[in-house]
Amino acid sequence: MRLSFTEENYLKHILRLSKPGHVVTTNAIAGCLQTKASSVTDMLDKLALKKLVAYEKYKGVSLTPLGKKTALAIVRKHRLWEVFLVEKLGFTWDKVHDIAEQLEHIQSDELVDKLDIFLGRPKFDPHGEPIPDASGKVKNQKLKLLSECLAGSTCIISEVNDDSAAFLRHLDKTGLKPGHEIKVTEVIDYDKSLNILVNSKKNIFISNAIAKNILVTVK
Amino acid sequence: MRLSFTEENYLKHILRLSKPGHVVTTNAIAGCLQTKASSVTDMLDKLALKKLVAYEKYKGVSLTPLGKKTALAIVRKHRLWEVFLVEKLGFTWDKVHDIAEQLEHIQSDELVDKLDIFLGRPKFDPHGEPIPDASGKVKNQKLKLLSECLAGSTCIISEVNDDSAAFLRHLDKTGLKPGHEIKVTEVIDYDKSLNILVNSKKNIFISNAIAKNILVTVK
DNA sequence: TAAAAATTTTAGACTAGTCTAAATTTATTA
DNA sequence: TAATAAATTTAGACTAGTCTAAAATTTTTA
Repeated sequence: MRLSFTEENYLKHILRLSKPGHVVTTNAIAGCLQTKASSVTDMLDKLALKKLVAYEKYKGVSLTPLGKKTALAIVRKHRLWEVFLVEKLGFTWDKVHDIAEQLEHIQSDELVDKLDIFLGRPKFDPHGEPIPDASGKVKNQKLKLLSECLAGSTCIISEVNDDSAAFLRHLDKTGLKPGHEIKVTEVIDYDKSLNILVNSKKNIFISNAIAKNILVTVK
Repeated sequence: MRLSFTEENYLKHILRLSKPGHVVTTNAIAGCLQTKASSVTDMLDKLALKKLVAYEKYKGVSLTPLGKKTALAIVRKHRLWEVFLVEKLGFTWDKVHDIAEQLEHIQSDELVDKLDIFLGRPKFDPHGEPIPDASGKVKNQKLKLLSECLAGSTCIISEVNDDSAAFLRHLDKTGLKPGHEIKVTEVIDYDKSLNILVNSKKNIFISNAIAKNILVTVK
């Protein structure tokens, strides 16, 4: 089934907003797609007609198996292109998102296969997020929010929850990157901000707002 | 100036149809864009408003310097991506056109620069066509149609005038590729078909229709 | 050079995707 | 649980790009 650029974007964002046992709301989609709720309603009708989502008026929406497969294929392309941009072209990991947003819509199964092989079948993208395989399977890491780690615990930065250029730039400036080790030295009770030790040498302070967008694997 | 996918395609095709001292006709554009003349008229009005083309009703259209620069940037991207697809991903040269048609519209100057460097700043694409440099300059080869070569002359296949998958596949099957040497052994007067000797070893026969789509450099 | 043919443009309509404003439904709370 | 607030949908309109059919212009040809 050939989908438009826009339809693909809706599916991708619905997948991103999906949580097991929950439906996705119209407003949530409107929020992350920077559009109006009424536009979302229109598109959900269309996607439901194509059997890509299960949509019940006023209740919410969820992906059908077909919709999920389609969305995962887009995520796969997005993350493979990010690897290409960073590993092959020398982009820094905070600058690839917008370009990958465009590249993910290029239509060619053969291209995706060959790109995957060229890159050495990577399992994670430069932000630490797992790359779905050709059949849509995703490696399931047990990830935790940095904001939920207790004082004294040690962990590795794995991925981020906010892909905005602003957030990624901020992280880069602060010196935080996927793969870095973090030891939580103190949790400030009042505002849940953190003092952390990065790679056993740099001591920095981060707000709860930042910590809530950083996903880690506990050692 | 941000242009739509469609506007970029119009510019690219107008460039391809442009010949020094001639304007491009509405029908010619409609023909190669697979659209109707009335749609072309509408778009020409729009491109003229943006100062990308000089358009006179009923007369024809030509690119302004700005329009030409924009079109050359698209051609540059198209041909760089074709090099990538063939050299890095292992596509055969007859299969890359459709994918490059999509990739050429990805918006990012930094991406084009980095891709150019990654590929070693190639001067020609896999079909032998010159790649405009970042400022829009194109290497000017003196090219000639194979159909215009006289019996006894020798030349090198440089590029093709028809990028359709069908034509490229046919060439590949016949064993004709950019870079191959051709000696015209005989020109059949009746239908202008040719007997040619490829790389001093293989004797083949080609119709005038084919020869008119092959561009060569004379030795 | 006037009539016929071909080309091009205009007029009006259609689809995809979006919007605002109003109406409807669901959730909250007093 | 009835009133209010929040979320969602509907109705109608707008833009980009396309189309068909008719009108206008240019080119060809007899």
